[in-house]
Amino acid sequence: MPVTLQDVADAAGFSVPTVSRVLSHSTYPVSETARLRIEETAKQLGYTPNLAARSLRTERTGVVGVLVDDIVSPFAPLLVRGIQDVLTHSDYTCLIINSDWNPDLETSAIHGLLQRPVDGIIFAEYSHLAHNERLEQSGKPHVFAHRLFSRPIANSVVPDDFGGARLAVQHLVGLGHSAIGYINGIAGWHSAEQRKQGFLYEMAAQGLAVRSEWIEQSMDWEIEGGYAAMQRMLALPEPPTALFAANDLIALGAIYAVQDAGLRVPQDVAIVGYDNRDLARFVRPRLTTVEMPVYEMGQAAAELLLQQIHGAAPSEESRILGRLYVRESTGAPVEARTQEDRLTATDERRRLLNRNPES
Amino acid sequence: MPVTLQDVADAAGFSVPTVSRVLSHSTYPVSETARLRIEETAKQLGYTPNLAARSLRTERTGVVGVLVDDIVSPFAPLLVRGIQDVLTHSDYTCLIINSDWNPDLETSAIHGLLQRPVDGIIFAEYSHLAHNERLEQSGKPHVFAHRLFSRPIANSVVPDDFGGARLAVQHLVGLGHSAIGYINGIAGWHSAEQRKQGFLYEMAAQGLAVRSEWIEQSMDWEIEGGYAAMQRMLALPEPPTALFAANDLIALGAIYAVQDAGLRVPQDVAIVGYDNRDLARFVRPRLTTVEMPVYEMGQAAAELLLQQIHGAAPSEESRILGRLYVRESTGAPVEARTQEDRLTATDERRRLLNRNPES
DNA sequence: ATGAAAGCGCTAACAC
DNA sequence: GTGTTAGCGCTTTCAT
Repeated sequence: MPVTLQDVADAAGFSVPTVSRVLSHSTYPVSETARLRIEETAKQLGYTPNLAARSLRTERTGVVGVLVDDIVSPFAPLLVRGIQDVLTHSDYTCLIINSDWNPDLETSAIHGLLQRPVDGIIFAEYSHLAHNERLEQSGKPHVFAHRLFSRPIANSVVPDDFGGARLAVQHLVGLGHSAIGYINGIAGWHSAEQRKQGFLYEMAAQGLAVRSEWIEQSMDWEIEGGYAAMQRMLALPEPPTALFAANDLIALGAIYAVQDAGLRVPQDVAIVGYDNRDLARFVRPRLTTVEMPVYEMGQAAAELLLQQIHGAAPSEESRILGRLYVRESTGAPVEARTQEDRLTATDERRRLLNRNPES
Repeated sequence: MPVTLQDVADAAGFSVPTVSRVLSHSTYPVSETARLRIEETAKQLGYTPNLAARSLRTERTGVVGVLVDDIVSPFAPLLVRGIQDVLTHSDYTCLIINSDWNPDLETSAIHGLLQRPVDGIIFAEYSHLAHNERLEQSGKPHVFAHRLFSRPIANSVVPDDFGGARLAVQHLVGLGHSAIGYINGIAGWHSAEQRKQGFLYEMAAQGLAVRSEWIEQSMDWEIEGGYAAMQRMLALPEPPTALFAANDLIALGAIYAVQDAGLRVPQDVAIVGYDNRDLARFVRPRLTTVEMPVYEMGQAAAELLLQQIHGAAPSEESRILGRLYVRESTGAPVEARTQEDRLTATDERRRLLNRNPES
């Protein structure tokens, strides 16, 4: 049987409200003697508050709903982790729901979250419903992370794909390249367009010509599409000496195409990807890439939500720029892991595991 | 202002309890007229139950706590997804907490979960505390998934590493190999030992000799360790023609060592890994590997927990065997993705995304 | 500074 | 089959 306030009150010789005032960290004035006695006995009895009862009174639950496409998808875990790390600091926990890229599921998930005792909702999905009636009626604080809209939306956090693409070009130019090609992702996708625009913008800013045949279109976001697109580019009389690809898998496909043509990466073609997925550190050559800053986006979204919960006015869309990770595919020495690779918080955490082989 | 049972009762002309009986899907008898009227008005008013209030009465919350090492670690997301898919069917959601491989954090997470309104806890961590006083006192249902203990433990789900290793050997033998080497993971790790035992057992069962110099020890679970170990093996006067590695990264390191020695995988050395991490599908050659069946383990753990919640007796430890995924590193044709690769539920879900470029 | 009283929204026990 | 009554554990008036 769990210990209640009543139990503590009886044992300490005070009334329930007084005990509550002490144990709920209320700002209400309580005598020092009482406070000490009560804290002492609460500890001794092993009191833990019943959060359901507290929620019923306060209409706060300390729980935030997080809607992801699929926790298994490449970006979701790190995004969630960013959210958690911020929320934990404020004593919130989060309920994670998958919408599986399915609008119907998403709608029912929203309704579920609205009735469930959550103080706010974070939409950590790539696409879908920009608008939901019940959600807006409910007045529940909510923010959007990673969701791409055609135009800026309040309380949302998005990646700066335009700026990221510029970083990639700057890096290649810094290495001395001027003949730089680009393989885009699926046409019409917001991130594909943004990255392409960033590429074109920075090429112009660097005073470099962009030949139309150096811009290719991949049929997908996968290795296969990148492979085929790079094959076409290599068949040109004068292929570029460097390539920026719209994501890591396309870049990897391009690398394979270069290798199959009997050429080498980075010596014959230097290649930069986008996203900094895990595989970038495992393939050969290790892939230079622009990070999709999901962790930071999660943090930003959580902070935004906390502000909303505390009654702040809706804020502007915030864009977050990822960093460039320089690795072998653009000529970093084989032995050198980038410093960032070493210092990832997650890597550090995992490393700890090596000291704890078995319980 | 949310709609309460009282509101519905007033509007429908019934008492609160009657309305409750209808709307909480109680088995209590209610007249058909009343039921219809009440359901109608509830819908019209947009009634949604206050779960905090309900929990306070029923001492059930519909929430399960899931403790993971780190949601960002390789196996956690799929394990969590397995848990979610089962729990969702029974109208449970789950609260996910990271322990960061830190026993102190884990302890405080457990305490947090115990006071929080959760109906049960799933420990989805690799290692740590087998035992926690407060947890056992609390009597809260809990099960262990993926946690490796030196001996079988009730209500736990573990991977069948021994059996998985046998699958790897059987596959290589089936391809005609008899000179088969093994590179183990860090000595002393439960999974390393199990996989080694499975390897030795199956080699013996197949009547094959195991030369001691064909068994190597990697210094870590990473590419670097696998690379170094394979280099040593390749320096032997008579290296094996096939290799089983204790995990995918070690296998990948071994592949790189073979390639750097001017040999080819799978023609000169066929290689099988373990875990079936994402990278197995992206590297060249694609990696044949034994799956770590985390999704199924998550499902099993969730089912176990539901049984516990419904008062079932503690059950035996259950071992789950992963499947073998045959890919290029043991000779599958380059163009063939294995059928399983195509049919992964997650892949299917992700594929849907391609039809939903932007909202 | 402390206690008495009230009530959050819901369900379970008991009457009729 | 329905309504009345009570109470889950907590916080918040409002007295004192």
